[in-house]
Amino acid sequence: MAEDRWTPPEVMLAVDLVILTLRESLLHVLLVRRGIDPYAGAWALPGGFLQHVEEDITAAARRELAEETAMEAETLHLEHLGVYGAPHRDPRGRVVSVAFLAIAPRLPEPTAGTDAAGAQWQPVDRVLSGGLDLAFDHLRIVEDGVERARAKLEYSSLATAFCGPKFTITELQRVYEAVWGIRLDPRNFYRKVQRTSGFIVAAGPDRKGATGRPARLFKAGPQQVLNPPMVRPVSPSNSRGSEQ
Amino acid sequence: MAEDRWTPPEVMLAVDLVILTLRESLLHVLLVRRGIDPYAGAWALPGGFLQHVEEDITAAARRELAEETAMEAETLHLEHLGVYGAPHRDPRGRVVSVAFLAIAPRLPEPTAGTDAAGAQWQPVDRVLSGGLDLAFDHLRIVEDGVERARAKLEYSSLATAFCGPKFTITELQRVYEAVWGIRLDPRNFYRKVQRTSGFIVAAGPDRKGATGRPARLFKAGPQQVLNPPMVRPVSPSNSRGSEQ
DNA sequence: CAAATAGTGTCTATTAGACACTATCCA
DNA sequence: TGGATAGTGTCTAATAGACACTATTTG
Repeated sequence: MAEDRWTPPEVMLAVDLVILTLRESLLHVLLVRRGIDPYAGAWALPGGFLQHVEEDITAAARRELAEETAMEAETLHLEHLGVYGAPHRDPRGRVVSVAFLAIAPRLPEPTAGTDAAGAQWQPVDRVLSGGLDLAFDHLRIVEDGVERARAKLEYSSLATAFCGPKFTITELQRVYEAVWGIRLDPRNFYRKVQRTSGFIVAAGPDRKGATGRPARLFKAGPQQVLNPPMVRPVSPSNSRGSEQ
Repeated sequence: MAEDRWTPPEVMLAVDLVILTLRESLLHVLLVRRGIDPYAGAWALPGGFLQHVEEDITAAARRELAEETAMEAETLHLEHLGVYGAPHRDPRGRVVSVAFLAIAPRLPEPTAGTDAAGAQWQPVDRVLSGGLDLAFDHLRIVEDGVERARAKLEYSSLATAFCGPKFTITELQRVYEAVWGIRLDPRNFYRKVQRTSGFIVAAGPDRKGATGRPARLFKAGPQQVLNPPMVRPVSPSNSRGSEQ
């Protein structure tokens, strides 16, 4: 295949992160304001180039995640999302970006004095409706990340990643409602979640709220694939498939 | 973020294809025998480096697919599978491979005299059980591709991509049985598939077999996302999640 | 006719979804 | 006590899965 003296072209490799969390029962994504060209002043996903030629790609993503969220990245959910490498997506040259989806429980505000200075949580709705201008193809990456999260709530235990280590069933319901953008019946949700074996398991004593009956606490169970799945109420139209 | 004189490291970019098809009711994957080092003599996925620095990644995958299958790649299903870029996966340097999953209807034997000379369909079972030795991390890539196909049969119309443009319901059932490795009740399958709106639509007159009642022909319908999904009979144990 | 494959009917246990109710806290 | 949130019971329509049957071809 390779001719004798031909050598393959080289590209710059970057990682970008779609970090999602819930704030005030709304889905938010972490964005940073770009200080330098290209796209100076626009919003962008946290991310950056590989630091050196031996750095592992997932390690680079974990490094960025830790810098941006100031949390131990080991405890956060992080998964590969896709590759974005159209030839002219970055005017500096051929840059191929490996995108990751990260899910975080509610975090403190982005802390100044770190790489995350200038980072802000933005409501996903506002981003998806075009209310912000995003650098490069980052709008598309956010769209893909959100769609991935929506899909994975159905058949995986991803929702628990939005919660702290212990959570109530109502809190878990809020995750589904925020990510799917719908309301669910709390009574049916309660039983459905408990009957899906391995999804959540009891964890310690009840948590008292300001008012009302104290709620039982749970933690994520051993199953990462839910069977039966949580079903998202049908929307009649068909979505764009995942083909290219 | 970037220091003034620092420039990011560069990597070589490759594409690799997991091309699946059905032969004799068994799932097969297309492999080529490597003629040159590294891993000379081992089996590998079809693929190769980007040809030039401006080549689009998906275009490179389509180019490889056309070379290997000798079919118009536009008619085949092709989707992004994942990125495999561990620092020392390739002894020639830092090679990051973007893997694609392709699904093909039954094809003629790989034709000599093209790039596909030396390419052979191998039963997936044999590959997954370690019966062949695969170069690089290609075994892992095949595993991921097969698992993706298994999962997507449930909630997408991917199964139709294994069939020709027209097919019978029994042929479609064979796809599910081969990919999932189980038997299905033809009577329930028949109704299930027809009641999943937009999955398949009638296409032309019946096809006569050597014996038995002629079967109605169908083609793929407009829905790419199935609702309700085809449910894969539960296996009690949990699979490895998709986390990293 | 028999053999083979295609397609339909029907019963039952399970489930999703609607909704009324009871339980346990605070003030 | 009332207000608020947590958790349970129960009915019904729809569905998955088991399996008996009818339909249409070739030889």
